[in-house]
Amino acid sequence: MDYKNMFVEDLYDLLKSKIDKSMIRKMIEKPKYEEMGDLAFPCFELAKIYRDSPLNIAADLANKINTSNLYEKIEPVNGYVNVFLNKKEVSSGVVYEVISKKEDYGNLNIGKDGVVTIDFSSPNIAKPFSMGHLRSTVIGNALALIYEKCGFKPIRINHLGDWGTQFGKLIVSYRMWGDEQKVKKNPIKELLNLYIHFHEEAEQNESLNEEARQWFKNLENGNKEALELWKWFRDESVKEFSKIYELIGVQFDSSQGEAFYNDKMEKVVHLLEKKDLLQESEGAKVVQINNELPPCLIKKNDGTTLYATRDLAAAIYRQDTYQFVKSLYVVGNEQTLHFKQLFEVLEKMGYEWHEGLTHVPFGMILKDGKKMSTRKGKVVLLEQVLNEAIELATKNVMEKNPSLESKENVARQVGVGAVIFHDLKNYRLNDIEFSLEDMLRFEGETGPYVQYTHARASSILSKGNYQENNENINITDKEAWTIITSLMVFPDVIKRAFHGNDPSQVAKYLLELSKAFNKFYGSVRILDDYEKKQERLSLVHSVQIVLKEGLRLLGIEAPYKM
RNA sequence: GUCCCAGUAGCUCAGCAGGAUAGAGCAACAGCCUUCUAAGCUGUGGGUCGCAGGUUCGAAUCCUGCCUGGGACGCCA
Repeated sequence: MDYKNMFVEDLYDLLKSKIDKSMIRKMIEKPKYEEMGDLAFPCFELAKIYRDSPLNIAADLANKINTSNLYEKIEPVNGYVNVFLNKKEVSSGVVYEVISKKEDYGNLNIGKDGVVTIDFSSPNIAKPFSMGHLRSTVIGNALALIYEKCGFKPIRINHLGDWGTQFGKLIVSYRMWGDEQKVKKNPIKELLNLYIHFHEEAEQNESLNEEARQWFKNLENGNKEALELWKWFRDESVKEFSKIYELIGVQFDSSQGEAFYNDKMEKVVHLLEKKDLLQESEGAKVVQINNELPPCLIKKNDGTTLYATRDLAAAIYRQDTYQFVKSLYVVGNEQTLHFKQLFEVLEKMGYEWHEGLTHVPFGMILKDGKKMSTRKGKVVLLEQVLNEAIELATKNVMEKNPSLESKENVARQVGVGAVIFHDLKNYRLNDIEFSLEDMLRFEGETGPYVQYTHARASSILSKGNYQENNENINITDKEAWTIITSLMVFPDVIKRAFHGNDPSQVAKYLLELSKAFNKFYGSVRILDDYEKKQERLSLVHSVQIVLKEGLRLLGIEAPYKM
């Protein structure tokens, strides 16, 4: 039920000669304060058209709109037409809709089953899973779920960083200082040490970089020793990553990394040549784009490829394989230029589908105001953070709910939920200063707060012998109205999150709904009044459904007890 | 040097396709558990919306310039 649209229709009937429906819809806003009503129509712009004061226009409109059973009250205030919706009518409509649709409430059909590939997470082999990769992982995962809710078919792609010059460096470092036993014992940590050590040495000795380039070239040429080492490093890393994905509940449809495109790059280079796009520049092969963007490097002067080459091959492969209508790249802010170049090159190659390509950038996780650098060993490991979060959640469960069964699982859900929510609640382009303290906060605007609210709602439903019933709902409690209006806009929130590729819209919404519910919970004794109990429980049930579904869209589990 | 992003309460942020009195959380202080989970609720204090112009009936929101922080700028990804 779209109540806003009804208001639009009413206004349109009165204004039709001057202004169209979509314009009216755009003008309608939500009043700033609850006591001003539920919908407001500002008349300032009409003043010019009608050559009358906004106050008069508002008064006139308010007068002429029929106070049908939809509106409780319509009043002109300061040039606005303020509408108070009929609480009984709307409450019963919204609760009915939520309860009958359940987790399908808020589903949209924007995507029409079109495929959207989402490239996210994409950690680098032989490097630890850092907090930076967490951002890409949780944002990408949430977007996949949100797109799915909007009627798309998401294909989750983990574009592993398993190819590139860094392997040359690693091979050189391993051959000079590596110890097989040590690596076997603690692969990621030891490989990271070798990587860091390489950079320390290379600062003194420039020829090491040259040697690393040579070894990468050997790797690309299929040198046996290089390939064996590469495969070993890769396998160990993938094992490590799977543990984390399992812990946070993320799955992929494809984990084909950059190496997968090795045999697909020559074709792309030929294609570029055939289309006469490739130029020689300082010994390298490049595609000139335009005056605003620097040229895109396709091949280095030693003939080896770059990541742009691999990304071109990957984009083409994905279109051939999946026929996507959209393709998202959830990759950090600092790679914006690269994606601009990549998309431009694909456009120059004549691919119509380049329009569906979108870079979804996000801000960095900073440490002391600076970017964290793997090379200097300045990284915070996700696994440690997750473990601490789970540990703290365990402590909390022990204190607050010692009799709870499956404490371990709940602690995992809450700890992980805290970390994911902390990352998703703010706009993705903001840089985040790393703070373990903030991440492990379970009170206030946090994931556990939303989970707790969900657990409260679930608990009261089972205590109150709730009978599912969505007929004749008449909720009159003052504190319930905020909940109703909040439940009502859930589909709009999904739409906004989709259009902005912005999961934080969902996170903020869940906080708003949770606050409204907790306020209600604090002031109304839901189970005490026998007469009103079932309809109040219907409201609680609606909240429980939407909280659970909202958390699900963020990739966060909703325990029934905690 | 060029380009991109950001600057709102002590801290972290919301609000920004212009609209009514600029909002939350944290931290501080004061209350609320013999009663549905206190990971909660209620209240108090706290603001030159970076600075200066401009557009407008109206600017935290749009435009220009400046300041500050961060990032990117061909052989890394």
